[in-house]
Amino acid sequence: MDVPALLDWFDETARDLPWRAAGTTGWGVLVSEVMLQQTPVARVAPIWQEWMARWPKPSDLAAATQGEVLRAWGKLGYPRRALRLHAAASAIADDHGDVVPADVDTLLGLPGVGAYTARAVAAFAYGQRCPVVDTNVRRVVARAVHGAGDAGPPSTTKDMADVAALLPEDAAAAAKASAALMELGAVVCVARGPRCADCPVFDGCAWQRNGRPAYAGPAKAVQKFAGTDRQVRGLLLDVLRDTDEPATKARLDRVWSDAGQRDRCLDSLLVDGLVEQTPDGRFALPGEHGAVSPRG
DNA sequence: TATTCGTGGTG
DNA sequence: TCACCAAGAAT
Repeated sequence: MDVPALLDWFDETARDLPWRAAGTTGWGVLVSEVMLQQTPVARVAPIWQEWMARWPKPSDLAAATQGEVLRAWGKLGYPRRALRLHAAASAIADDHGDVVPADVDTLLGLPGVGAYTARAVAAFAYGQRCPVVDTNVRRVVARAVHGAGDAGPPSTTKDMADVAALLPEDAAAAAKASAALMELGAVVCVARGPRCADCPVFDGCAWQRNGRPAYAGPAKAVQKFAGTDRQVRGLLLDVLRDTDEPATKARLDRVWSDAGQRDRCLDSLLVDGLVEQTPDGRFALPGEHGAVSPRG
């Protein structure tokens, strides 16, 4: 792959995303990466701006209640990420001098920080040369390097080696290349309808050379949503996000007709710590109304 | 390794 | 219209 061409393209056309502004701290990068897990850029941007204004340091977020954090998370989805980020902020404040660690292995010890996020922070916040592998990068490598229509199932070891082989030796250039690979996958080498006419690495693309074969790997599992526990949990949490006062069980019962599924979901939310029960038996977001110890 | 975990935009 | 898709992590 023509990495210099990719770097030039990135310099010229990179999106002006708020967390890419000069002066963004490691904390800002970490918050952005967690919010961006499985969530589109357009939905994250305004929430990230609010968080940075409200909680500019890890200790600021750590001082908030879980309920405040979940409300500020809004409808980004997968709200357990918000609780994990809150826990990570406490760990950073308590154990790391209120500064997001730069070491990948240390980052991996934080709640909600996995293989992708740890390396994204190391590269984008601290300019390190380490492979950053997300769904965009895997698709770009599958096409441009391997000539396939799309990436197969994730293989951490092989994916990391593929990307490591592409990175320039210089750390700053490598970090920029990591951002550029992601940008290419997000903007040009997209899953449906890739814009190959605008691609900076078109000439060396193995997928073009192969005649643009269709994806040949195993079928990818389709995520159902309608009627699942995820939908019901989302409906329950939405009620609690919208009210300052705890909600009665009767109020929550209105969100879903199937009592068995509804109760199972409320139970799982209590177990996950996303909901608490108040001493009088009502339900609320955690940390704000003197909870009874969660059962389970 | 396969599932589970939200939400909303889109071709 | 509706299946697919979106800067994954935890178990």
